[in-house]
Amino acid sequence: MVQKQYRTKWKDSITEYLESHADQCFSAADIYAELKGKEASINLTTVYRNLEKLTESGKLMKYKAAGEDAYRYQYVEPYGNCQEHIHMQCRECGKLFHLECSFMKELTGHLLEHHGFMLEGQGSMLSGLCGMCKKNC
Amino acid sequence: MVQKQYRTKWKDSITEYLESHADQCFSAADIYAELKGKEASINLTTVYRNLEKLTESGKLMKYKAAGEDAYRYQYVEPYGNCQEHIHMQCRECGKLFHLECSFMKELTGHLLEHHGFMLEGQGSMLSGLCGMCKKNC
DNA sequence: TATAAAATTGCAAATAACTTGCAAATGCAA
DNA sequence: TTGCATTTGCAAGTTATTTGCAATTTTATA
Ligand SMILES: [Mn+2]
Ligand SMILES: [Mn+2]
Ligand SMILES: [Zn+2]
Ligand SMILES: [Zn+2]
Repeated sequence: MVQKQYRTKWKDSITEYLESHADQCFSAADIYAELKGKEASINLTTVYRNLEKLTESGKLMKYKAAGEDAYRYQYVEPYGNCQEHIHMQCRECGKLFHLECSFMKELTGHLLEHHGFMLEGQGSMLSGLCGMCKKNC
Repeated sequence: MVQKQYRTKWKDSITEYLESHADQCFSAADIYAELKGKEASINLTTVYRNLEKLTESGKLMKYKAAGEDAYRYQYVEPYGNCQEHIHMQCRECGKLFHLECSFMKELTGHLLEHHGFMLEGQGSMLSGLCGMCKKNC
């Protein structure tokens, strides 16, 4: 059973920070660095535990970039159920993009019909360069 | 500069094992378990070092399954440059499939034209259920 | 508002999967 | 056969993350 969540200073701070930077992704260490300067300093364990809870509750998406060894978290609540589409991640800036368009149906259709493969959003990640980084590279 | 490789007992054993199970992927620990029973017992560090070299030389592909915390290695030499296409991994049996068909062009085309995203094979992994596991599930 | 159960926190210690340093052993080109 | 380059084994180091536990905070309810 999913357990109740209490509202706390740190959960609020973390949520607020990620929500106001919803187009970027951060590691636990990033967030720790950001919030440990505050009046009362946060603890790294607390960062991990809150990120885990916020992920479970669907506010964040947790994923690991190819070649990186730390998880990154991004605020994705407005994108609803991120299980129904797949994602693209920019290997340069790390940003996450949601493949929420009609092409999803073509993709799942092709994979199923020609390869017998039933695509799932969970764990599917495309890597490459986003429009911005493509220009500046 | 890429350095010369000597042929050794352990490199041969690891290659042979992975090549003869080319439709499956294994973790370093799997291979260590498999080969440590042999006459002369292998060392885990040696497993890691050889897997790394075999990957660099293009014989193996190294990837991390969604949700797993250890890398897996699969013999992919016959598939040539696995940078030019993307892969599908079965979340049930772990097998890796190569998306080597004309749909790759449609996929890269769509992503570039409609999302400004330049897809790269390196690090792109689709997750789901393969035909076999779909049936048995 | 007082109370108690449940959730959260901080700190230190534990994990897990690798990686590295170094001296000894092995492979190979000449 | 020799000599240099690569590989190996072992112990120790890293890094990101998790866990145990006692103290603190939150929240529901009396
Ligand atoms: Mn999404
Ligand atoms: Mn391939
Ligand atoms: Zn980018
Ligand atoms: Zn399968």
